[in-house]
Amino acid sequence: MKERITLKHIAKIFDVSIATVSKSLNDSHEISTETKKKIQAYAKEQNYKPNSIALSLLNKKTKTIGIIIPNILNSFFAKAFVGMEKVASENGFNIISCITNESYEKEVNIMELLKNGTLDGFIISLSEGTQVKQDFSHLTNAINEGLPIVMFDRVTDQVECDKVIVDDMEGAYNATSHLIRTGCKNIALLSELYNLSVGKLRLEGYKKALRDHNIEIDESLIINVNKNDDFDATLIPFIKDKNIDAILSLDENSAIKAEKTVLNKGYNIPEDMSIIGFTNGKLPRFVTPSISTISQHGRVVGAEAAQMLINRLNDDEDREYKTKVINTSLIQRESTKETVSN
Amino acid sequence: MKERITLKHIAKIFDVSIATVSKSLNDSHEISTETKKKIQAYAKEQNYKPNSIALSLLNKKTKTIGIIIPNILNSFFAKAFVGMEKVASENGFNIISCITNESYEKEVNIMELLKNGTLDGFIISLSEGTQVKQDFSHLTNAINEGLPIVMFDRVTDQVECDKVIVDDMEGAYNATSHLIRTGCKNIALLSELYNLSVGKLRLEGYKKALRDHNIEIDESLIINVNKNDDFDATLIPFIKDKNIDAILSLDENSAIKAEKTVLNKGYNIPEDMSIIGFTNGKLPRFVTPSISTISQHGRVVGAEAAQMLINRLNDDEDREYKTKVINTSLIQRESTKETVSN
DNA sequence: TTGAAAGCGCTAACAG
DNA sequence: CTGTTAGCGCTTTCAA
Repeated sequence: MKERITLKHIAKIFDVSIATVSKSLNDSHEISTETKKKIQAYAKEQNYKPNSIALSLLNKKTKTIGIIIPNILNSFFAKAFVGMEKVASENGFNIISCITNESYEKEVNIMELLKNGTLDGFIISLSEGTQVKQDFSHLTNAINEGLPIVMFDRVTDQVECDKVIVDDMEGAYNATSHLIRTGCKNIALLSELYNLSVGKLRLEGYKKALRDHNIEIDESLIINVNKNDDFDATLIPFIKDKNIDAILSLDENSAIKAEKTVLNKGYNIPEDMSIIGFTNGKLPRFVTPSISTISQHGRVVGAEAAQMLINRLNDDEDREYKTKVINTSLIQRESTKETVSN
Repeated sequence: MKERITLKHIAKIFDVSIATVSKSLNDSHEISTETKKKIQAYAKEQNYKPNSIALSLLNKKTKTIGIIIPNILNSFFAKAFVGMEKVASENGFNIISCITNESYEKEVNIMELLKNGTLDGFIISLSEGTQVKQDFSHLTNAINEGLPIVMFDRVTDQVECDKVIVDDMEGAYNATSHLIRTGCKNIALLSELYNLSVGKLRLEGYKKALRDHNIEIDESLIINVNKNDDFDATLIPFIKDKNIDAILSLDENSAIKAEKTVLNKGYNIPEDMSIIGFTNGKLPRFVTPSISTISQHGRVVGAEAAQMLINRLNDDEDREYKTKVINTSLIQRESTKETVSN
């Protein structure tokens, strides 16, 4: 195993000072063309690479951003991650990534750990634990210590920083309106994420759509399920008793599960029951019948978040904090009826 | 924005030397309890954190490993990533991650970029591009420069290093055998990844199972599809002409697509047609009928890979290179028949 | 055109 | 018990 080659090594070879080597490799005009040429040639041949740790120490910049995500198996976050990775890599930034598994403690720990000089800034989507606990001091601390933060998707008003959010309310509003327009009367709302900011916004969008279409809001149609609940057991009674003819699902999984339950009960989709679900992963596309979804454009969200952070890091002046809103798209598939054209 | 606090600051406050502060915070016995106490108290109060960049420079260790993955939207890789993240985090290692998008160039670039002192080692699964090109010098170079590598899943014999692989051959063998035992006669093989090492091993397993059951191998039943091919167009003629009664799909997506095609053609699953697919993501579980899969235990693979790398980094002696094989499991769902019990 | 010296934040060997 | 010094790899004055 070769020793890593340093300026010192090269200096010794040519019997010059380290400074001369440094300047040569940076193509400084202070150095004679001849010296530069031979040193550059040698460095290239030896595959010299400046030690980025030393540079980080010197510049107090690491060109590295921390990405903190609740769960990478969620397709929205996975896509967002891809978007961030792309933008970061295009701008010469590295990514240190971390998965909180929805845990407040893990989120705090990892941020504390990374506030040690390894990073120039953070991109984070809050864990469920944090949104429940409503304690954001680990974030405000980071900002106070000069580490800029960009929050995305799961954000909070209580931290002032750049944000990228999905227009969840619009998404739910459009989906609900579409269901109404296609003739649905009793639209149930199904949610595994009533704990989350995004869950609340989606709920608002649903209610607003009903109101705007003069449909009374029936709170008993709003079904919160826990991840471990027996899905069939909670859902089936509702469908029957309430004469439900459409389901708006606020998360990816419950839409899929709902479809399965509904099919098993012998309903036809979309004739007897329409379904729309949040998050446009592979799942709803490949299921039969395929499920109409609200796309949150994860890649775009991620790319925007990374770009915002990098802009701030590259800028010297303090710019104002911005919140960028990404619009959703309704992707119509087999689980919803066509709008009746008049 | 506060200046980051350093040993120097603290030293000035108490009018002692930097060394004294350093020793105090490391609880050295050289320092009087009194001095230690007051300095420790102050450091804690001020939330002092040692600058890890400085430490990295000093120790020539960064406690950071690079993870290079072809595609995080693939559920096997996502799970492997989760496994690695967990083990790394438990052992106090950070993760710098990178997605190659199956591109050889990106893989080479990112490795060159990261061979600059930021990392202690790599975990990598080869991109498709690399497996096609069969050029591994970026890997051997890294090893020669003292950066250990652990390869997982998509590996090559041409690089000597630690490896974690899935027993792909066994997986395909067991799946094929299961199909045979449940009465299938004409088992088609469907593959989007004939370019990959794992694709080749799975093909071997399929052939071996046929041979062991005295079934003649019909090469025309082996169907290579490209990602952009019209799936129906390639598959449908085969099914009819060849009297196919089972499909073994070497990747997640094509199993799902095959099921859709088959259902559309009016076949009953599993009565007329059995399906088994590689990779046990959410998709095959939630589809109707649910699809039997070969689980590659992504989390385990990832965790093992991380552990191997960390062990090597923590060890001083050079240990031999090992290859760890993770066994697959066949997960039976609705797309396959029960084994006939005699 | 080149080099010496200082410094980024920290530790460790050695003196005092 | 505390401080001085050197050094990790690099850049950047400033002096020669």
